[in-house]
Amino acid sequence: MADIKSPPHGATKLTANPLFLRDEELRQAIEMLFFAYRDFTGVADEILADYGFGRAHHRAIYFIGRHPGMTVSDLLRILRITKQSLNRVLGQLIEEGYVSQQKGVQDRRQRLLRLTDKGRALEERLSAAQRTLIAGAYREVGAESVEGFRKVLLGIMGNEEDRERFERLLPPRR
Amino acid sequence: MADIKSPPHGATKLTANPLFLRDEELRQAIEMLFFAYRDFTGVADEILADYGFGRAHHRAIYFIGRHPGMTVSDLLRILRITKQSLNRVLGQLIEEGYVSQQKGVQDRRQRLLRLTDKGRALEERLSAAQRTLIAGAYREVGAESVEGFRKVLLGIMGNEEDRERFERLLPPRR
DNA sequence: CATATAAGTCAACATGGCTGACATAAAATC
DNA sequence: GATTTTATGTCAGCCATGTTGACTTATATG
Repeated sequence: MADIKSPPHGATKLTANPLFLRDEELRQAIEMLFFAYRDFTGVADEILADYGFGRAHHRAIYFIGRHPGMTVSDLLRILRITKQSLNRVLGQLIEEGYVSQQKGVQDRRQRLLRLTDKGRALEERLSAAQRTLIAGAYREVGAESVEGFRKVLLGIMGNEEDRERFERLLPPRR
Repeated sequence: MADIKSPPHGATKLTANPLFLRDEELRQAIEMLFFAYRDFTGVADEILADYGFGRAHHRAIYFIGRHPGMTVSDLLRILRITKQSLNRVLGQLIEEGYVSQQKGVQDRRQRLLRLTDKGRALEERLSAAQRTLIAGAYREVGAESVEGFRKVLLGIMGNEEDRERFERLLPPRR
């Protein structure tokens, strides 16, 4: 037991095994992502509960708000869920007046999605809660740290297409 | 259409509204968290599917591996789910030999939870996939960025108790 | 005209949250 | 020693949100 847990004696303090440290650092990152994401979604979940909505509704509202006039296929591609799953929540959002549909002009098979005023109000409430949370975190750290945070998140994103959405705001850096 | 999408002409480049930029920065953070977390869990989900397990199993395995000998109550407190929800997955993990239970010594009502060898093997597989993903992201950026990433995630975590788990590895910085 | 595509629908099923009610064993308290 | 509290587990049922598969309708495109 003891011989497994403790690294070889003597050199421990000064030459702490870099492989162990690296591993521990990575494990901490995993755990921090879990807790941070839980709290991040938590602030929105509380609001959604007032409306009888869930996270699925939030995601739809978020992306429609972000890309007004997007098609149903666009939304499916971003969310990576099935049409049937999406239609359950999208149907509710449309019926309850949070999202409007409009036939496409070039392609009239498409239904272009937009938030109504009511939808925008909800989106703003949800987004404000999450932005406040993140703004608080950003405020406590320097601009460097914020940039580091962004870079690491970009690195975690596997999909090149997703990544491209974010390369715009900040300078290319190459 | 066009007048909605484009910001007012002329002054955009040089005097870009700092409030708008801040807002856009925060909105991007929200979106990046969504995509990064989706991919982060995605690499584990693929493995879990091989075992017929879901994310709930993963979380239990993860925290039991991280805190061997923890009690059921401890786990409930970390996961913030109900006993009934936990027992559904924990029961499977125990029955299929991934987790062992052992009566507490001081308090024999407690069931101390540990991964079996089989459980540790699965934990290692899952963790390795996620660590690889994060290691890749860490490798592309500097140590500064990693530190910034950690700081921002800590700032997002509301709960002081959760936060304390992470203040150990890195220097206090005050 | 034939085929492909965008969207929607119905039905059935799985996972993993939840509530509420209750049981058992062991610890803690009066 | 009797009572109460705590740690754990269990049964039953509900809800949200994901899945697959089959099929329809309208429209675009070759």
